[in-house]
Amino acid sequence: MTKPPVHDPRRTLTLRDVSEASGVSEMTVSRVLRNRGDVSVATRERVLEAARSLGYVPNKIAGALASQRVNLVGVVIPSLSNMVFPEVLAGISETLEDTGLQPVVGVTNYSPEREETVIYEMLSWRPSGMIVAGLEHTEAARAMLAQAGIPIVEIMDIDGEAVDSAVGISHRRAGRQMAEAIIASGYRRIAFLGTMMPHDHRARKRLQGFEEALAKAGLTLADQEFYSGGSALLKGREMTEAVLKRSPDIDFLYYSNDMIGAGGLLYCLAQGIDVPGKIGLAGFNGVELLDGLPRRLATMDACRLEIGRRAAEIIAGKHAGTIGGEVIELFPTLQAGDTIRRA
Amino acid sequence: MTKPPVHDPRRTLTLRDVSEASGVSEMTVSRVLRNRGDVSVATRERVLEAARSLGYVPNKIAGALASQRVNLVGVVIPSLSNMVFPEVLAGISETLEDTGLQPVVGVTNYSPEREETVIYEMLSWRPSGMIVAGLEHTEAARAMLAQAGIPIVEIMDIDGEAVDSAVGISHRRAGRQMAEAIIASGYRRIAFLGTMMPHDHRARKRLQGFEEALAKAGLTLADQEFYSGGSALLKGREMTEAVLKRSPDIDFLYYSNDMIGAGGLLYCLAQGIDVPGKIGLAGFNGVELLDGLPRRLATMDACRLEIGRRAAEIIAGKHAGTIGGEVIELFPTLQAGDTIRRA
DNA sequence: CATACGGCTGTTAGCGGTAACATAGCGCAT
DNA sequence: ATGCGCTATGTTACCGCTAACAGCCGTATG
Repeated sequence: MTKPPVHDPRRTLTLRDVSEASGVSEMTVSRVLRNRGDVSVATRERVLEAARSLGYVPNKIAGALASQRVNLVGVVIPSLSNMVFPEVLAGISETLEDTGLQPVVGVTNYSPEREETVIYEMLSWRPSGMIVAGLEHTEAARAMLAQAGIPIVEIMDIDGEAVDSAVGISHRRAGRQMAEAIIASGYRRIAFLGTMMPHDHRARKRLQGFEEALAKAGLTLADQEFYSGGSALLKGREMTEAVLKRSPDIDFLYYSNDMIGAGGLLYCLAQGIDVPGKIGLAGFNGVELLDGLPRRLATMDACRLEIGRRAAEIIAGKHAGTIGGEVIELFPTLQAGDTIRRA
Repeated sequence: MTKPPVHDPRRTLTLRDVSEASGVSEMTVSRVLRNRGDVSVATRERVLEAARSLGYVPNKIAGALASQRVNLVGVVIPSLSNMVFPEVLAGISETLEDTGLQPVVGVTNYSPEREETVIYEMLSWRPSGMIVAGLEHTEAARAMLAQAGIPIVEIMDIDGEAVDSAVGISHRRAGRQMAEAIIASGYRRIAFLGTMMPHDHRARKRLQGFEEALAKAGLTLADQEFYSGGSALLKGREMTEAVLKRSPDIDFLYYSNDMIGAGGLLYCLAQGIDVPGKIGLAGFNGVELLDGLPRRLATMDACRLEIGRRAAEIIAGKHAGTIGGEVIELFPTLQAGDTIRRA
């Protein structure tokens, strides 16, 4: 019923306004609003009422400066548009939720320079921790992270040297594993289709591992095709067509991600090609999308949710006793789906 | 060659450290690092060199408190997992890039309470502006936004009352428009398939507009089906099967988003159903994914990139002369694709 | 009755920068 | 020589909040 005593909107509200409105010191107001220290019930009520009716929103900038504590965790990822990082983020948010920590996302578009800038900007807010995708950074970025004096977790990949902690899978091993499964199923003329991204180190490492395993079996890639930009599903379709026209004797297509793999699968089905009889297919990531396809594409899930969770746990200090520097390797499972012949 | 004089890593670096290392006052260092005010070239060089070799990263918390200026823009969206918001974000980032402003994303999962919390948290960092998806918020959230004294832009939707500015499309009109096109093509037994999300107000408004237009033509929805959770593509497939089994005489399926529409399309094609002859299909959003499908699903693009750009322009103050309170309506275009009969 | 103690509240001194103003040196017209 | 205007730099006073400590009061204790 009482009209809220809207304050002069020109001036920004401070603790002092609340303190005056409730007749106690600023310090007591601060204590009430942070639930810290002893305050009598009566005072607490009065302060909360005053704060609410004024519409007071605390100034975390001042608070952070005074307390030298910031409840922010920087998360630096290359992209938001491919379903993999949103899921990592979900794992992070979920785990951070009940720690009072809040993730702040920065996107680099796979550019090392952009990454350096984003990291610099984030560190300038003095976050409580940083989660950064990948192990490859500019020298300056590594130095900044190392000097920051906060927990750093590099995620997704463990094939390399971490600044501090790392949580991820071995992409090299993942590529190797997939190659072994393919070879075991009897395929021999194998092609690779991927993105043209010199900075997608994880895709590169998968391909490396893949080729290593082929070599061990006395094989080499029969063909390869790369793309950049555009609708991944469409590109998968187009690249598949191009490769099959160019190398009609191909019997397996290994895609660097599920989306282009799905495009390829749709193409093959539309062409009436016998999958997995005449041609086998496999992707990477284990995205949910695949469940809706007419046939289940072989893939390997990248433990995205789990990576996010573990990284967040490290930042939140849930691994008590350790002092950073831990490397957690996760192991993706191969889902054979319906696009690889049963061995 | 010179080993970088790594500072005592226990203490955090401040302007004073740089000032001592370069023999000038803190103020001069501050000026150099912000490129503000006149500093001689020699001094600037010396300061930059000192800052670099120390690995100094400015403390924006202190800077923001002192200058009462924060280069952050809060962006509050319901989800990251459906491709639509990442694209809005892309538009925002792109436009903000050369303004010195930086977007900070918060996700609400379509929960009004969560949204309120996220808005509160963001405002407590005193951002320069806020971009919030949708027009429906808790009363407290609206009040906070209104009192914040910064530009607020509500995006995606304009069917309702904005706190300050708004950029979006009329979802009611979009639904109406699609219904009209469907009716004009001769379809009469029309079903709706959508998500079970009481808080997805935009989907609700589209359905409202859709039904209005049906009513005007003397029609009503012949059937409807809702889902929640899981792979949208798969759900689209399953719901389509369910609806077609239940109501075999249906001749059009209107989906609340492209992903379930794509699932439906794949199902129909797999069943050998004549699309768009026997059954027509349409979705909503105009996502890139559709380009890779065997047939192009009819849809309406939601102007996502443009919405992000315009919202960012308002925040960045590029609409000089106006003092907030502007509402920008964008007009989505209907892309008939190959799943509606040519009238 | 003095003493100790715990609950509650207030005071003081920064946190690390920046705005605003003050100052020092210099070239140059008068 | 004088004084003006300009550039380059320094000084002072906060920004809004919190850590640390100090004080007050009532009650339990010896």
